[in-house]
Amino acid sequence: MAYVDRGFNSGGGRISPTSAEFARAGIQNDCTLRPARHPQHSVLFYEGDKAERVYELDEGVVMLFKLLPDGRRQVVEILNAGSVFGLSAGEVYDCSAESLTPVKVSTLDRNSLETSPSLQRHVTRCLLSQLETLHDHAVLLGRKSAMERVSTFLMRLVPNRGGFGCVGPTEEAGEDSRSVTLHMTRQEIADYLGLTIETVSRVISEMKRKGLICIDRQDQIRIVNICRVCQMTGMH
Amino acid sequence: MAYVDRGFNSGGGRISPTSAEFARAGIQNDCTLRPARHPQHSVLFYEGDKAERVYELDEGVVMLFKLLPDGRRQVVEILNAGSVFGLSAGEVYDCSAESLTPVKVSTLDRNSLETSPSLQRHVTRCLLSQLETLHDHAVLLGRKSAMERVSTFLMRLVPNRGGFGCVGPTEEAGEDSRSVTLHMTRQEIADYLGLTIETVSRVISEMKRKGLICIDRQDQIRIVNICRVCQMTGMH
DNA sequence: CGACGGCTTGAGGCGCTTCAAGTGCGGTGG
DNA sequence: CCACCGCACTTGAAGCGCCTCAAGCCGTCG
Repeated sequence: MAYVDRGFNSGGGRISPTSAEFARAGIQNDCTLRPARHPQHSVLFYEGDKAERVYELDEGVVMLFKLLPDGRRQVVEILNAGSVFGLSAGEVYDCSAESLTPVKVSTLDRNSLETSPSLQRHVTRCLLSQLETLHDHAVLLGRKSAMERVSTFLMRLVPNRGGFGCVGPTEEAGEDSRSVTLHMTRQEIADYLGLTIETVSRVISEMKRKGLICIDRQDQIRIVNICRVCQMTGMH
Repeated sequence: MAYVDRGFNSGGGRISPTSAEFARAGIQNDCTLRPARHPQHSVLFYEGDKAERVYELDEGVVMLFKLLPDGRRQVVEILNAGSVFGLSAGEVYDCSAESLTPVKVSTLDRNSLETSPSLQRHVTRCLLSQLETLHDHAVLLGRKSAMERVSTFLMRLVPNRGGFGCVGPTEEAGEDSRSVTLHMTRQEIADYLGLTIETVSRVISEMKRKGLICIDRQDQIRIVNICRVCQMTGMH
């Protein structure tokens, strides 16, 4: 489990007009704003680092994780574009952040956060959505079986399905299928779902055997029948 | 698992000068603020209810929980005085709230939240602290053994110990012990820690047998040697 | 081609759950 | 005052699901 060095200081260019919410909030102060790109598997910060900067993810996927001293890892959040992270209640980051894909992030000095009410609102909205996701994830980690965890994980990657606003199988006669990209290794999925890599692999194999999914590529899964997978999440 | 009816409409009195942060924030609008008391085991709202009001806990302890359709329950948060809850990213509450002790809560209309910047800051601070707690809890649920979970739970009830700012055993020669009140049944603890009631009971019995704790009353545990219990949390 | 890394598969073991009694304690009533 | 009841908790025995350890497989790259 060797993690890549933080690939920082890469291209501290000027803000692009279409990029961050940070920009939309009207904060364009030279020293506080630095949109930057980082390759896959860059560590943006480590748990315990001084929490001086706040991040907004403009493009790509980032995971937040925590380590126990004996090496056990728990991935606590998977963040998509639009998420704000790196905000801490204390002086230091409470978890580490690593990019799962190439990413584009904007950062902001922690102190300048409080200057903009519209930015405050945006941050609050992000935090609330993260809170709900973490509540759901607590249910997954505390109460679901391995099969339910993997099914829930896969359903999370299908937009507009599985939640309250589930649109159901599309009207079109025919299959209710969809291909999703994981952006994560089996080990990362295991550490997110509170399982071992072997269990994740076994469950995925079983779903394949049952005809619920097809493995197009290692990190590209075709869900053959979305409704059937959704039924296995424990939420129906 | 029968849950008590929501004992609402009890005493919608006027605000007391020493009570909520909501008040300190300068929001004293008659229709938006209603400090109220509720007995132990009152359900303040249910998952799925329209999220019209935001709560602040002035006194007592509240738990937030979610249920799966087959009855499995996960307690997702335990909240102490000062916490804000009932804020939702969507239209409805994402979990249910029940008092573990008699409580005093202030409520605020959801819409009036955005009017006060100082209140915004207070809410953000609360959300951040809840986020960190949920991160820690994800590690507990995903990666810790039963013994580690119970030890972590007990240490959470000891102020100033176990965290970064742990003061260590007090200088005073003698025992490093402390009595804590759980405010929860074994079933509630189990549903919080992602275990069964039997496992929680067995682990507590084993800790008692090892001389780590004494059971004063059912919900009152004396931690005989705090450092030794802390050592079992998996975080050292 | 061979080496490497990520993934899969198998066999066995352990930790927690399940199911089923048993215990202890506070409250009620004879 | 004590017998009885109910409820929460404890304890035991058996089973199962996931973990551990160990090979084996497969695609990629030098």
